[in-house]
Amino acid sequence: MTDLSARARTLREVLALHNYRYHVLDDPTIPDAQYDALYQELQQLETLHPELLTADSPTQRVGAHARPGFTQVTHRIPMLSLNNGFLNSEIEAFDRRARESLGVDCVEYACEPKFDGLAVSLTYEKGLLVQGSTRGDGETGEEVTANLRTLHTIPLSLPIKNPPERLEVRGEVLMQKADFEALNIAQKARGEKIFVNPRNAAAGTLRQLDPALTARRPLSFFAYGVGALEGFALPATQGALMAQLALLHFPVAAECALVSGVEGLLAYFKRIQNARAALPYDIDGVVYKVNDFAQQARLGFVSRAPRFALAHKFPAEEALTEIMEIDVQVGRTGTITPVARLKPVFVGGVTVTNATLHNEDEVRRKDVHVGDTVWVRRAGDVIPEVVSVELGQRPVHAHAFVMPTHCPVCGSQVIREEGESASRCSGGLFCPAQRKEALLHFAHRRAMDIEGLGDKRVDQLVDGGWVHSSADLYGLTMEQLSQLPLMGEKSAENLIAAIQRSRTTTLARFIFSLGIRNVGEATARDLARQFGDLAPLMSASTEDLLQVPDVGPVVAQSIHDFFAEGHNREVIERLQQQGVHWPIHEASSTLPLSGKTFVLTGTLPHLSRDEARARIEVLGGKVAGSVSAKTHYVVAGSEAGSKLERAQALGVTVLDEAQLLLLLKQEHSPS
DNA sequence: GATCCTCGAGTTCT
DNA sequence: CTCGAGGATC
Repeated sequence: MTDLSARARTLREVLALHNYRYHVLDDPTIPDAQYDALYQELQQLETLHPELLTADSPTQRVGAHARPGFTQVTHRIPMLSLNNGFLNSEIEAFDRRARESLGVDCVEYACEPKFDGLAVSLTYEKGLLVQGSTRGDGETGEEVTANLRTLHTIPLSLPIKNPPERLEVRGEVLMQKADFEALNIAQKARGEKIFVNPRNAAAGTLRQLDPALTARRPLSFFAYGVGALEGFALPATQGALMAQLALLHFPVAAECALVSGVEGLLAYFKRIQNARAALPYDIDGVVYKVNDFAQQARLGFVSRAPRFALAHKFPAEEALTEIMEIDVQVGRTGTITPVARLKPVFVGGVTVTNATLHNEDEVRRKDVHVGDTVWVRRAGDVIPEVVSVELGQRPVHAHAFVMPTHCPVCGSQVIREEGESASRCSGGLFCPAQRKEALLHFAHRRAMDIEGLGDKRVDQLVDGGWVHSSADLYGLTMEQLSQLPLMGEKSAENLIAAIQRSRTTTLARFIFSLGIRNVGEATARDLARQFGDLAPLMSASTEDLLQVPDVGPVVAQSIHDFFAEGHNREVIERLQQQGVHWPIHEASSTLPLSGKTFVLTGTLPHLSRDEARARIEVLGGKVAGSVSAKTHYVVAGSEAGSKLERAQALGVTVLDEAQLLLLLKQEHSPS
């Protein structure tokens, strides 16, 4: 190693250390001028000898160029969401479940503030920061490495000799209150956009395409966990992990603490609640995690949320405003929803003007009148909701809401079924509102994914009489589109191209796009997998449909009714004529167990229900809930009940676990 | 029959 | 995000 490269390396290490002392510890040990001198020395060295430049050099925080957009990244381990609790009783229930599941008298918890920012993930390979991404939907997020590199509190490399092969650090990016105020003053002085709250400012900054801009905005980072690991020895507890992250120079919140039992949790909550206003950043609650990782593993997950952690949230901020009007909206299924039009009010960080009142009963229950003064908040800090009415302030001219007897859009009768909370327009697809919503659903990103077909466009197409059903979309021409107002040549081209692209789709998307009542994305996928193609699904009896997992009598009836409707069959036929198609999923018809239906009953000695189900489904079999003549196998464990009796009565083959495993093995590797 | 869990549907604002 | 309701499980 030459003297120069040794010097460059020393400079990098010294600068990284002082950067850490300054930005993370807030305890610099050298004057700024001296830091600047060292920085310039390194910069000069790198300019003269570009071969000395490394990715983790402090001079490389801001990348050179703005890029056209962000790419998607799939998290190696999903970034989960947490269950929420507001009431002490909910916290007590959380602690009780943890104690009972673990069989202990008292659980130790790691507590931390719940930052009101954006969750991000930082991947270090061989000690170098190689990727930073947003949480996104938890499965996939956006790659924002260049922007995250500009945060001085994020290490570009790990300050250790033998770094792990891979370490993924997770934490929150946020803007501190003081930084937010200063930024807005500067923005105003420059005549630029004012941010409404620190969270939005942080989100907007992180999504800047030009990292140089991100670098000029003051973002902070706090670590609170890890994701994918290779060659990293995970400590035994959350508390120890936080200590280790701090050793690796990651900022961790000073408010982190270990407590015992529910009393400890509630005391911690109170302490942080009292300190909230004085904290340098916004928080919306605190987070409790079972401290011991082995205990965490035993508690496991419920769907996408861990059972070993809970977010204890502060009550949402509430504000007073007035109800100007109560309108109704017509949804895709004809649901008539009353909506409160509010006098604009700033609450929970945004200005709220609308709030749903859900249904007639809800309006009665809350006793909301037009003209009332009401308390409003953002439920879960997102969706506005009317909390209560200040009855004392009800003006004399206030009047109650009356559910219309006829649809405000098509004039059809409004019907409320016995036992249902929703009122519905009976117009079906005759109702333009329902037709529009149906088209929007059809074009939805998760359905046929026709980009550029938003509500404004659909309004034009339906109101102009160009499009009546989804099939009409495929007959649209450039000439027709160019007659529409506000439709340039380019956007017409784009729309036609998007419609063209959607002709090739998947069966699951197609089924979802039809908008069958009670059939959402998940059920559409199940149906596609079970039936393999559309024709068998269309001709399926309710009996056949009931064989599909998670399809019960109500869903089966909805599907059957939908395909019995002549108009629906006609639209489907026209769609196929127009070239809408999907690959027939060969896999499903050629898998060894496809078409075979299993029913599990009782407790198996080794496999859990979920494992058994997963193993059967991998080979194309389906697992149904109840035994019928169409069931091929019943797998019975100990304490099998009525299902076993029914299987014997119907003469269905009964397997025990060993026989099932044998069957799976044979089918898996047929000789 | 009670309880847990998942899915569907409607919804707000930027 | 939240509610309600459908389905599965005990």
